Amino acid sequence: MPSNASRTWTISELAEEFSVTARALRFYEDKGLLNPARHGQARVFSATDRARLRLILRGKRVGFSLEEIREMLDLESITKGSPQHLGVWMKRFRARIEVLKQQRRDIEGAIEELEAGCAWMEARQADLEPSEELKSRARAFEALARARLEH
Amino acid sequence: MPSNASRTWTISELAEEFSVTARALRFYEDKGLLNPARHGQARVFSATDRARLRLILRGKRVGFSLEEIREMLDLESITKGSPQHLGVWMKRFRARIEVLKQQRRDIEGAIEELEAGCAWMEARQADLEPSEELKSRARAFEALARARLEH
DNA sequence: TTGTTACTTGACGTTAACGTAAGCGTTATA
DNA sequence: TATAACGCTTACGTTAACGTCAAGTAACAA
Repeated sequence: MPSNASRTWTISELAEEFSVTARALRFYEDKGLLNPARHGQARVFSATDRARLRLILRGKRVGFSLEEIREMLDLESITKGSPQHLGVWMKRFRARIEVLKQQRRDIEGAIEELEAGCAWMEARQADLEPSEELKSRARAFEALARARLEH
Repeated sequence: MPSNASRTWTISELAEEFSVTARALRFYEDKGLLNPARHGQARVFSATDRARLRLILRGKRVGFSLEEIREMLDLESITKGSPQHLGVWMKRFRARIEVLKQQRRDIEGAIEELEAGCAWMEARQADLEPSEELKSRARAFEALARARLEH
């Protein structure tokens, strides 16, 4: 059973698996986020590279820039740094945590609003005998819609 | 008591309140996200404009593009559309909800990792008699750190 | 040998979301 | 009356994260 542990991937295999382009992967290497081995000229990606890619894409999804991701991927430089250096990183981590928490609140709000919107549209589409629950959700949405232009 | 309901704001007042530049507000107007009244040449922002700005910034925080925000702000066009049009919007809403939920998962993962990282750094900094709880969180982080380069 | 396919390295192009600077008008204050 | 302070438009500049060629190489098939 090939457990992927010692497998290798070509650039287009990885690109396809993660739905990114080969260009993007080369770009990440250029920026120091990846450095796959080489076989001749061709890049050869290990399971480690693949894991890093996964982290890169996750980082992107939550809004980190590639530069930030690059810094964070390099745990060595954090663990080896002086205590002062450590303090700097702690501040940055904490600040980022706050940003992320705010972002989570925003996202939850957005999800609620979008779901209410869906309910409202469903009710509109059905139009005939909309269930009580749908109607109440629709009313909630209308209230929301009004509220968003006041306060 | 001036309840803000019939107040107006100048561009720099709003800019300061929301920590954006006047340039950004003009830009949003250019793109059709805001359209403040005018007094002569000068823009005059109403409470409604202010509420829209709040929504714009929230939309930005959760990753919507200005173009997407513009479309969503325009509820009229949704409510007035044909049922087919409505269906299109429902699909877009639902898709967006899925993206947001994935984003929330990512964010929660990132928060956990960053908090574990902070705990680990604290333990490192203290270095003297680190409490059992800190030590266990630190161990958790080290496990995480190893795990991230495997699987 | 000649394709065909996958990969490479430049190098320039593109888009979003503003920044920045120039030049000008209006209003408040010294 | 002049000199800020604030606002306006117009227009070019900037950054991140790639996209899009162009031109070349290495491996393998017919």
